[in-house]
Amino acid sequence: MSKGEETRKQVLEAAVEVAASSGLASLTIGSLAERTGMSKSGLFAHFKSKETLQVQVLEFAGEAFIQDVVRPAVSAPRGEKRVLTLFESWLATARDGTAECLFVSAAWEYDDQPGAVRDRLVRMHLDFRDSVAQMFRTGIAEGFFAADADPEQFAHDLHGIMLIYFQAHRLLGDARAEERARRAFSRLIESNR
Amino acid sequence: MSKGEETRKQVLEAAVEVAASSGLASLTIGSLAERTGMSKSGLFAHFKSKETLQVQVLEFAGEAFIQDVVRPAVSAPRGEKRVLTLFESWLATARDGTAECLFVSAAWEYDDQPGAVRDRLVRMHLDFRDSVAQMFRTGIAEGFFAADADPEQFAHDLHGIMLIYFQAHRLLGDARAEERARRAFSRLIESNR
DNA sequence: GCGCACGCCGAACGATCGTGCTATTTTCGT
DNA sequence: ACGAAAATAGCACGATCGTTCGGCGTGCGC
Repeated sequence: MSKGEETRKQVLEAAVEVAASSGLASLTIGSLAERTGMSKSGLFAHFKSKETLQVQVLEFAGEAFIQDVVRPAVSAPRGEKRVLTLFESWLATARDGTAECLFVSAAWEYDDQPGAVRDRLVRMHLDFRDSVAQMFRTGIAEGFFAADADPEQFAHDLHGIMLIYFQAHRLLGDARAEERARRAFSRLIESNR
Repeated sequence: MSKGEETRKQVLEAAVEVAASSGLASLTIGSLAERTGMSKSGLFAHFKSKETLQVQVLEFAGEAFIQDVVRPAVSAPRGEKRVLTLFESWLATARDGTAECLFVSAAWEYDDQPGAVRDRLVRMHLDFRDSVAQMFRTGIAEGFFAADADPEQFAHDLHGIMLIYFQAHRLLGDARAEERARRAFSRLIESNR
């Protein structure tokens, strides 16, 4: 890996942390430069614009999210076990990770602001939703879930469970958030069996 | 109503709109002044600081949210009808309104940023959650829902349904979002009956 | 090991940020 | 109607924003 590529990744790593707690829009070149010990212009040279930086941060976090959430699931046995693994790894990532935090906050920061960042964000959400639906669909084919269950609806509902868990956990500091998430998930699985 | 109070409300009205689409943190005195036809300093004088402005925006939107969502519910018959009315008015507000949009985005903007804004936001969320739980609890007492159903869990789950509806509707532009929300709600009610 | 591209820096730019001051105008109780 | 009080404007401040440019040093292909 060339020198430039290496520092670029270091910058993105720091940027994901900052963006996860302060929001993607409030990423500033200056604070990011200070945090990484670089000069503003030196850092800026790696990304031609702030928007490019934001998109790259999104992609960087996206890869981490796939590693942490999707990969454990797809390497689990097809069917119910896979969906359960998805839920558990997603929950763990939402509890401790930074990537999920970034996506969730960015989703509402950019839901009304057209541009490259929003476009990228929408595509990632749609891709992930399709992945979840596909895992569930496989579960139907294997006979774990009801034949007339709706995979898109399942992906939708599961995402809702994660969103409210995330809010209860991060904003409200609700100690019972995880318990509630598990209960909601159990009922979702049950009603699709 | 005194002159000052009147312009203050006009400013807050504009501020809610801006904050709903750009986020509460990116509210700027300058753009707000231009939007309302005032001078920066003239506008600023109404709020001693930007943080005060943000808190007041939050409270202003909170009153609107209560008017649009909670009030229709509490004026509906106790029990299942009330919970259903809550869902419908909440859904309508989430679809078209600005207040809900503000709360949702603010929830993630400030989930990691201590201060008066976050404190106020947390309190509003807790208050609302309690209101929802109480409506459900009344429904239990009236025999509409299962005696062993969990009101807090219901409020939690319902909020999750709204969050994912909001994301599907605003970010993804999913035309079937509302249909999915209704289906999820029906199943939530069913499993608590 | 030479040469050049690339990484990085310092300085500067116009703009805008939040927030003070000081006037000036407008409102409002008496 | 007058005077106090409130509302608003004008101006300026230091800071920080994203971005550009010219130069310096160093890593990397030949």
